[in-house]
Amino acid sequence: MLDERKLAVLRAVVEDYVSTNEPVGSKSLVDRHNLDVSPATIRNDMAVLEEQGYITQPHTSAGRVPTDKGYRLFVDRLSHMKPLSSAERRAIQTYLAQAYGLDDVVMRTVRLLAQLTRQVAVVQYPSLTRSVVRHIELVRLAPEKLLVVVITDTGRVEQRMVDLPDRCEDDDVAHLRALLNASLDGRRLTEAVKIVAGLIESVPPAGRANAAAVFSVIMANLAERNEERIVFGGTANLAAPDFSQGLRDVLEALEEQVVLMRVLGDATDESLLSVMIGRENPVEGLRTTSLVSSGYGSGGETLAKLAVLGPTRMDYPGTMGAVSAVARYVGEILMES
Amino acid sequence: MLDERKLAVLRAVVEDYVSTNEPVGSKSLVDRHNLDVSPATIRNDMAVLEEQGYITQPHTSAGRVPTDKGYRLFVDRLSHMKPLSSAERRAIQTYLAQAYGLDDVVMRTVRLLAQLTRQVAVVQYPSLTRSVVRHIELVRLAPEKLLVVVITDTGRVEQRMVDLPDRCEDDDVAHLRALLNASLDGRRLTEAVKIVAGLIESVPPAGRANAAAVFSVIMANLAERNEERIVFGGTANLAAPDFSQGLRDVLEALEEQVVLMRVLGDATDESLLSVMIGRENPVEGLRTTSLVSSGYGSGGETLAKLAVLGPTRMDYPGTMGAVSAVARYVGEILMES
DNA sequence: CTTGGCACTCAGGAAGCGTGAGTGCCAGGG
DNA sequence: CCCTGGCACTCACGCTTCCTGAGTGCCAAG
Repeated sequence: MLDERKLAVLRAVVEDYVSTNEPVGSKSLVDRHNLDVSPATIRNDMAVLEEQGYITQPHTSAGRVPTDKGYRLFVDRLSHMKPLSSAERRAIQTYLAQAYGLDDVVMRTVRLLAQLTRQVAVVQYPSLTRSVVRHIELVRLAPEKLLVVVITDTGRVEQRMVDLPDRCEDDDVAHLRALLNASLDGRRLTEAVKIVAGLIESVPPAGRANAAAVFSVIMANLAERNEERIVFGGTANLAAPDFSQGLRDVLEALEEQVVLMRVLGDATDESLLSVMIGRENPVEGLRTTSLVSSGYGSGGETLAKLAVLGPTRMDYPGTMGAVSAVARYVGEILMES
Repeated sequence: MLDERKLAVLRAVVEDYVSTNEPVGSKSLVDRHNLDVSPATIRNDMAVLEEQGYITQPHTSAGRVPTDKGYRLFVDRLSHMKPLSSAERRAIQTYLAQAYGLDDVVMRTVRLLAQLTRQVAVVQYPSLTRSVVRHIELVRLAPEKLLVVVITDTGRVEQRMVDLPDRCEDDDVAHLRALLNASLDGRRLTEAVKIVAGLIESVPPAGRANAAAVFSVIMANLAERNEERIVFGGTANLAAPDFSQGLRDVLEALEEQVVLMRVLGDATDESLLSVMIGRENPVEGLRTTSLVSSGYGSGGETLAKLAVLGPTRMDYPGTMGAVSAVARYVGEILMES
């Protein structure tokens, strides 16, 4: 249906439009790319491409602009991820390697992505669901108050206060701690939650009320609110002069964790790179933007996702390269720590 | 120098300009406020106010707009903090009370401030410097790897990985833990850092290399990077149609932690409310904005600051009321937990 | 000191115009 | 059959021009 040259024309239109941000006409196309045909020929091709919905003209007698469908074809068949330069790779590695603690890793990742792509970066905290318990710590802050700290293999540390029904002594706490660690160490959180449920049996009756309080906190909070946190940055890049339209909607969507979750969730959940273009996006306010996302994680597992958000008119190959590289390095870092 | 009526005029100009975002003229002034004089009289007053630098006209034959100096006078002498309605107060309290953990308190505070004021909210994490150590936990993750967790009275939990020079056993860790807690519990972090420095003496020579590694982490990371974290939100409110100018600068400043720190630091460091208007701001990109900030903390102590950032043309009384109320409630919540 | 009157200024919108980039179509040529 | 050059056509954008009205400063009288 679309011969070689028409595809080349589409590719050229996308590339030119992305770099100039102006509708591209037949003449400038033949000039800038070495298509060995005349503008008139290109015009015919463009007419076909328009008929099929890949490009459109903002008004009669203006050049053409890619549609979402056009970008989609471009991404799927006409472009390849552009790998980062080795200098960039090294910079990423060293910058991430300096991080201490999960918070810092996530923060640095956001900055990195935002700077590399000059767009908005979105990073989800590693999911607790798939993490493995490394240690559980109970700290007695007061006779009736404990702090529960759960440390996972991805370096994530979750903490919750628990108000106890009864007073407790250090000894009680030590026993409970030992019990928890013996039972849960090395287990996935998903499993751990189930195990905890059955654990109350092994607690001497005297301490059951307190233990129950602790257990319920572990189960409820850790299991349920698990992949909630999302961090973003680079919003200054949204203030590019062309993009003022709809900026408010985009910022609103970004600040709404729930919305972001939904968007990331809709992105195909393989660990592969995924691109969501314009109106493909489920969220109203993001209909003028594209999202390039990827899972990341240590080993074979996808722990969470990260993404870059920008105008549909973005440099897809470059962005994809950056997202994919960063995702890989973050995974590596998490594995080490 | 400025008689009663001129001050009233200035107040009226500020109020009208804030609510309409348009230069205000003499006629509309007499209409909207019941000044019992003619427009001509007001014009004379305005001429004086302009001569003194309190208001200015964007161009000949336009109304007047307050200058930074005008806002300053307004804030200092012509307006009073507008207290929140009791419904709002209750809403704040219940919303904050639902928070668990420091992260959540901070996050909720940001949202609250942003929504109440319809502007950008900035909240600094409680300073570690003034916090008191509640507990130190060492977790042995591997023979040569420890996790150090420091829990402070404000609920802040700091964690760092430590790579040890030598292998260690659970017993060694237990000893070290006991030593640290015995020496540091209840101390301020500032003191604690000094105490740790002298503590190496009390460690048996065999374990000194490891202990030194742990101590240096505690000292270096906790003492130095103490008030670093700042969170903000409500950036969508910046996208108000009038404010597009300079938006990029503002977003950039917000994303630069260091810059934010500096701004908050320059705000007078009493626990009182402080207002920084337009060009008073030390940061270049924030010269078109005002910052209403307040310290917050539990007991008499200021642990950190929070603030609201908006266009100089903001509702100062309302913003001040919101900031001050939120600061108080956050302090209370922190004290409880 | 206040007031009404009056001449003046000037931003911003409406209207008109010209230009040029870009198009669609067509007829002729490889 | 596809490519090409030619040609008439369209229309956004930038320019100028004009007009209007809100708002001013000044002055002389109350």
